[in-house]
Amino acid sequence: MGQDEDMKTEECVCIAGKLRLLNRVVTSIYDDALRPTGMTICQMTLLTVIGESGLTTPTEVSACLQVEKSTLSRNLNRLRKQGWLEMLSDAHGSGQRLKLTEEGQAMLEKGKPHWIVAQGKALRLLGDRGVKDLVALAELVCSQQKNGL
Amino acid sequence: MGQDEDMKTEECVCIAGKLRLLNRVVTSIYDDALRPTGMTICQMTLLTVIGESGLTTPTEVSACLQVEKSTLSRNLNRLRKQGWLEMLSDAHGSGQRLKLTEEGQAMLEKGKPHWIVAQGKALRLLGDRGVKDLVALAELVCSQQKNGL
DNA sequence: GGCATTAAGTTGTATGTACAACACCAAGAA
DNA sequence: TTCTTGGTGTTGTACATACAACTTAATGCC
Repeated sequence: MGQDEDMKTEECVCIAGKLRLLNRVVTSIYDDALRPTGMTICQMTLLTVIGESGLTTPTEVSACLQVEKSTLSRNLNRLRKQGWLEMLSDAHGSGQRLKLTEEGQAMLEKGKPHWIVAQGKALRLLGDRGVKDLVALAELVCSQQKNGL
Repeated sequence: MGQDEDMKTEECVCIAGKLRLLNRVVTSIYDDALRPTGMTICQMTLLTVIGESGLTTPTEVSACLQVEKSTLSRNLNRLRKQGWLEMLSDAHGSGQRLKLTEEGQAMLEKGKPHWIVAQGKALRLLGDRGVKDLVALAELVCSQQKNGL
């Protein structure tokens, strides 16, 4: 009786639609905050991942961020053109090593306070709980992708 | 002691980074499923919103989906070029009315079974709970945007 | 009426995204 | 050794996205 029919969300609401909406709103918070630095949140994320790893390969970054290799190729080239990134290749093409330049490191430092502002806004918008849910979801997805589900 | 220091998520994890990752993964699930139809999930979402409203304006759609007006302008034009959408303007430019064509309605019908497959995959990936959290978050964001926060 | 302001849409430019097709290389198989 | 195959990166094309600048229409003030 009245036992929690629990409004089957799958019937009504498009998961992708809602996620894409959230993505637009939140991305714009970060891009707005970072605009004075000349960086986008996409670029700062790349710099952060590469910086934390010391030396990485495009393939590793691609797996970590779940970005298509051709997308990544172009995004990395933009960073290189800005002078934020070095691409050390053994031969031409295959087996590249990615490494931040001094300028790249500096950009990360320059961006940090703006990022903190954006992170605070996002946190207030989504709520502590919402953010925790979101991060958990992302971790879940990453681990499942690694196991090839 | 050991009382739930609760790992302040804001210190470590970039909300935008995780959200963008989720967005890439989930969007590709829907786009893959819809590929045989020649529609993207973005386009299907637009058709759905316009279809449900009967007659709408770009401004209303823009507010509903939180899409920038110039983005929307181009997305709508693509739908029009496919013959899925009519744009009835009182004069030229301002005050357009959006209405699905017969073909647009047909595309929605054609897409539905593929959408259901994608929705099922997304549901399995994110879990019942995750989806509920996500939808709640999107509703929250929409309502806050309406109140101009 | 004439002018300023604002709202609505479009266009130029740039970035982010992915699929398909290609080039290139390394490692095995014959 | 030669051929094949799989992995890695780039390029062509197309779509999604947003900011800045512009055009046009509507509204209101004088």
